[in-house]
Amino acid sequence: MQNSEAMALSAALLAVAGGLTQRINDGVIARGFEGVRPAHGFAFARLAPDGATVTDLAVHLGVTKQAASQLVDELVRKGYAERRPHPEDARARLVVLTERGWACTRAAEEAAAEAVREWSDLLGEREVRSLREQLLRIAPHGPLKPAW
Amino acid sequence: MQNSEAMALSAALLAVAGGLTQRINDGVIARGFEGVRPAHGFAFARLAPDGATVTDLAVHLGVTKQAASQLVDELVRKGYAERRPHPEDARARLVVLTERGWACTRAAEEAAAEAVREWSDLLGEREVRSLREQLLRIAPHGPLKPAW
DNA sequence: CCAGGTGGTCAAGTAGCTTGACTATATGGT
DNA sequence: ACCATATAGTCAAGCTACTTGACCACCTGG
Repeated sequence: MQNSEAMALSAALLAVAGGLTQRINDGVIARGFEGVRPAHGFAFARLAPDGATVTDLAVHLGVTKQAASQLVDELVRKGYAERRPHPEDARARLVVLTERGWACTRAAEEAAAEAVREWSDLLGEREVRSLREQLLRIAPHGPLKPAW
Repeated sequence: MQNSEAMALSAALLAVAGGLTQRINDGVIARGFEGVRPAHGFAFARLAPDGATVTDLAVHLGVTKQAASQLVDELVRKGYAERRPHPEDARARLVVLTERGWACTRAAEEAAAEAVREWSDLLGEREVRSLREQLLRIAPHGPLKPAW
C-alpha cells in the first residue's frame, strides 16, 4: 500500500473518530447532562465496573495523578462520582459513580448507538459488524491517550 | 445492534485513532522534526495543496482565527511554513509550506504507512483495504475537530 | 464613495494540564 | 519491632493552547 493511501486511511479514521466523539458528547448533553467533556467519558469507562483509585485513573488516561484528581474533583462537584474510603488501603480512596453517573454512562451508550445506526444505514449491518471486529483486532491496549 | 456493542465499537475506534495519532507523531519526531504536535498535522493537510489563509485554516480546524493565527506563528517560527502576500486580496495572507514543511509531511506519511503496515500483518491487506473504504464512506465532511 | 462585511492581529482572560513539594499510610529487610 | 523506602493523594504554582473582545486594513455593493 502506498504512503498516500495509508494517509487517506489515517485521515478517514481520524475524521470518523473526531465526528463520533463530538456526536457522543452532543448526544449526552442533549440528554440533560451538562458540563461533561469527552475526557469524562474515558474516565467513566474506567470507573464504571467497580470504581477505581485516582492513580488507576491517571494511568488509564495517560495523565498525571494530579490531573486525574482534578478531573475527579470536577466529577464529584457535578454529581457524577463520589470518593469513598478504600476498603483495603487507608491511603487510597475508591472513586465510584453515583446514580447520575450511571445515567450519564447509559446516555453515552445511547448516543453512540445512534451514530452507529447511521453507519448501518450507509454500509449495512454486515459491514458495520466487520468494521467492529477489524477495529477490535487492531486496537492498542495501553493508556487511552486522547492527545492528537 | 445493542447499545453495548455500539459502545465497544466506539471504544475500539477511539483507541485505534488515539494510538495512530501517537504513532504518527512519534514517528515524525523520530525523523528529526522536533516540536510538532498532532494539531500541526491537521494544519499541514490543509496547507499542503496550494496554501491557505488563516481563516480557511481556522474553519478547517474548527477553532477561532486567532487560534489558527497563533498556530501559524508557531509553524513559521519553527520553519515549517511562511506567510506570503495573497495574490488576489491585499487583506489576506497566503500561508504556504516551506521545503521543511513538505519534508515533515512526507515523514508523517511514512509514519502512517508504518502503522498501517502493522495492521496489514494482523488483518491482511484485503481487510485493511475494506477498512479504508468503509471509513471513507462514513467519514464526516465538516471541520476536523480534534476535540475528545 | 461610503456603509457594512471580511481578513488579520493585538491583548487579556481561562481551562486543563504540568512539575515540584509535601503528608499519610503501607511494605519489606534487618 | 523498627526504620528506610515506596506509594496514594493533595496543595500550590506555572505553562500552553485555547477563548472572547477590541481594533485596523482592505474589499464589495448600493
